[in-house]
Amino acid sequence: MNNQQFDLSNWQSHGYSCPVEATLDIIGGKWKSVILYHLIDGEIRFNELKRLVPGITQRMLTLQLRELERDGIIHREVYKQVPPKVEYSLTSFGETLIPIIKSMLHWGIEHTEKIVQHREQAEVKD
Amino acid sequence: MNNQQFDLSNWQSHGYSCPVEATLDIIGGKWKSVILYHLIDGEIRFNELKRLVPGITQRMLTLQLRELERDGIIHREVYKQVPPKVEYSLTSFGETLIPIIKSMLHWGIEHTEKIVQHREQAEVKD
DNA sequence: TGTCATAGTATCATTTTTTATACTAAAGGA
DNA sequence: TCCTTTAGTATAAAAAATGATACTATGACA
Repeated sequence: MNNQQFDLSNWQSHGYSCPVEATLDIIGGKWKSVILYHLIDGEIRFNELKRLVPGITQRMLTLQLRELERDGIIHREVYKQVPPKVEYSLTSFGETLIPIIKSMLHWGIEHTEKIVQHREQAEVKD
Repeated sequence: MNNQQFDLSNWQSHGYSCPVEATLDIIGGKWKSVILYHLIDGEIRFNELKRLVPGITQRMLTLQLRELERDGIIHREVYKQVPPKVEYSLTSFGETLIPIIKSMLHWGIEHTEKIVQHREQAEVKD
């Protein structure tokens, strides 16, 4: 097998051991990819996102959104209203991540069933 | 924007809120994607992998490999030799993850430079 | 005047992840 | 006999991520 269809000749480490590690620095962690997945469809309000990602706390959602914003992945639009309205959306830079998210989405659709069954098998052996 | 080119009609949650979350359950975390990236090229011995993933400790490498093996993603081949020789490789199921890893690789190659610069900018503002 | 909704923040506790360090077996070679 | 190598394991500690809970501002509305 050969991986050299990828041109790593220009790759400068920047403190990362490989490009995958660098990518993970942006979308790694428990929540970011899921958040980005929901943003593919367009802008979403804070509470709407909270509802779409069950299990996340308000605090974690805020923290992750702040980091994504800091890295230029998402845009935060504040409407001067009461009660407040804040909409999050992908920036055009953030949109470059869509192929990754979609490949994760596809894999999940295709293989989750198998994984779940596999783990149930493993449980029996305990 | 419309995301319905993805057929989620057959998606059963299995305790996951979306397919992306399920995928993350398999390849999430700091090390797994990087390990899988190196395994794309073919089987690798334990110590070789340790060298390819600088920063990982022996313990973490073992833990991550055990989980990937448990989930059917990699195969562990033990050679009866002294000193020991153990080779890790992707299973055919593990190979279904290659598109995800490659998209992460590509993104890293293309955009790491920009991210690093962006963060340096942010530092100045402190 | 009291209540509601939104999008948060603050504080502290807990859990999970990760690290550091030392230790092991077993065969071959000096 | 001692040293080397590989692929680990064991134990404890530290660090990072995550969670629970309470709190806030503001204007509209009853």
